[in-house]
Amino acid sequence: MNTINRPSANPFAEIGTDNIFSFDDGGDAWSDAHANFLSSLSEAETQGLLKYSRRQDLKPRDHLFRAGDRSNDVYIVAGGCIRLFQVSSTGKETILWFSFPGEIIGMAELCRGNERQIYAVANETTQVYSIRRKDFTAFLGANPEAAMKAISILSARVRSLGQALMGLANDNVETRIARLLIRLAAVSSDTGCSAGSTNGELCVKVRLTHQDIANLIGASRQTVTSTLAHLRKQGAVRIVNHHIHIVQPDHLRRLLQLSAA
Amino acid sequence: MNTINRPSANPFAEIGTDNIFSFDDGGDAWSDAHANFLSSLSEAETQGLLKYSRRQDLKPRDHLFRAGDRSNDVYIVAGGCIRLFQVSSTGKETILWFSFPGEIIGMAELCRGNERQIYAVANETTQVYSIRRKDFTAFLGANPEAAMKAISILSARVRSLGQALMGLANDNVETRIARLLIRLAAVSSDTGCSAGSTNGELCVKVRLTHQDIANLIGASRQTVTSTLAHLRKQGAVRIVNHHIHIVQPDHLRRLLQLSAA
DNA sequence: GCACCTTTGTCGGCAAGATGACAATGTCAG
DNA sequence: CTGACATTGTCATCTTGCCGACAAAGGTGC
Repeated sequence: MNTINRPSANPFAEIGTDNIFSFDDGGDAWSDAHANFLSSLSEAETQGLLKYSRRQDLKPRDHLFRAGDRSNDVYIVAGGCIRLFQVSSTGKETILWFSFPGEIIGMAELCRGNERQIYAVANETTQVYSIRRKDFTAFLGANPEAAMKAISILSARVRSLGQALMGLANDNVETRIARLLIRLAAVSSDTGCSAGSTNGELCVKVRLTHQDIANLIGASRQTVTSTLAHLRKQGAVRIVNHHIHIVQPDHLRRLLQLSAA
Repeated sequence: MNTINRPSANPFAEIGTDNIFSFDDGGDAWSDAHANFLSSLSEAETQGLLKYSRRQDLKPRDHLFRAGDRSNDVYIVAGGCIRLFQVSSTGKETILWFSFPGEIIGMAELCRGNERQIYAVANETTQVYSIRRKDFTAFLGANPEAAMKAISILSARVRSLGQALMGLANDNVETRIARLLIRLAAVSSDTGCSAGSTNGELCVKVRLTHQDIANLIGASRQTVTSTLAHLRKQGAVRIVNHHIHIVQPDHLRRLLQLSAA
């Protein structure tokens, strides 16, 4: 599926790694939903997409698009991290997921030819390549393999959201946090962390405030703070340079086993 | 998008109506997610699919497939109603959605080439047409328009689940029930109900126990019973022949306006 | 008609977590 | 360095909705 060694002239060359891991924590759809769209394409297909793309650099908190926008581009993340979220009428954010290098975003609004339903904001310094809607649909039409890949990624997101729904309905906050950290560690860690990734310690390489976590799992900020403190006292996680390390992955996995979803 | 009048020799002829309504209650993704896959295809495309299909009749509670199954068919609902749900390790069901005539199901497991992740059970007497995975993927490869339609439907389901997630995180039970009823009335009502659909009364033509509703919105059975009783006392809904009628749609819509998502 | 099982209705007790308020600490621009 | 702002930590209070239990209907098969 990957293992394609692209020439360095390829602007996507830095996106070589594939977000599919041997330890996928129960075969859930989370990893699949973050499948690397680009690395799954052949060299010819990649070139076909390439010639229409325009690069875009984003500083942290820059908006890629907002709900209500009419820009119907499709984006591919080249570096950094994009946060996708919805906002309720009372102003509460619900973060749907983060998109990492190689992932494709904006497909959902493709066919509706309509307003964006969600917000996409750079979570850190981020580079994306944007492709116009008509170019992208033409590309899919001409490349059935790529279209199937797109269907595959959307399917995985459907499954992933379904599981999130089940977790929200059945699990308590501690379990939801445990699942989130395990999953984020899986999709965000491929280079590893400078600080000791010695023993089986996992690194969650995403800038996350407690409020962010609350918006991800549907809880209040205070509950997240105290639950995280609890996990810290138990030695399950620790804070390293402003991000979370999972000291005892098995401790968190045990929570998932015990609880519902 | 529809208005295609098929010859009666066409076994799908009964699926003529399109589940897209003028009143789509806030332009949400729910209606799109239930888009009629068949009626969006051209006559030639429909024939292309047809020749591979096999008919299957289901009695209420018959399983179409279960989590863990390896049967990788794709199904198109011809009549009746299929309930799609997940089961947690503690046995709690979470109903994801219902599929009505014309809708396509089983796409999510297409590309993974893998086990079913969810359960599909007939909610009433139901007829489906099944298409083998390789035939369906071949069909999509040969019909870019159909592939785009598939992408469109999956996109709508992603948005729909995202909204469900937001509702579960932000709304109380009464609001979640209100939203559910409004949406089910929209996707399930095209023939109308025998009993008086006189004034703007809407009919929810789905067999639903309180437990089902609880599984749909992530609440307990008891809470659903009492909340529904409350709505009944207010005159917002009433029970007609074992199914729910929305007497005052505006009453429910007001709840949605007031609350969060 | 009768027995059985499913569904609905109702209640009190209880726990998880939301809310609001505030202090301490960290971060960053100027 | 310093002030403004964002983030974390902690607490007491209050509400929602879950749980367990049980009774009353309703539906179905024999």
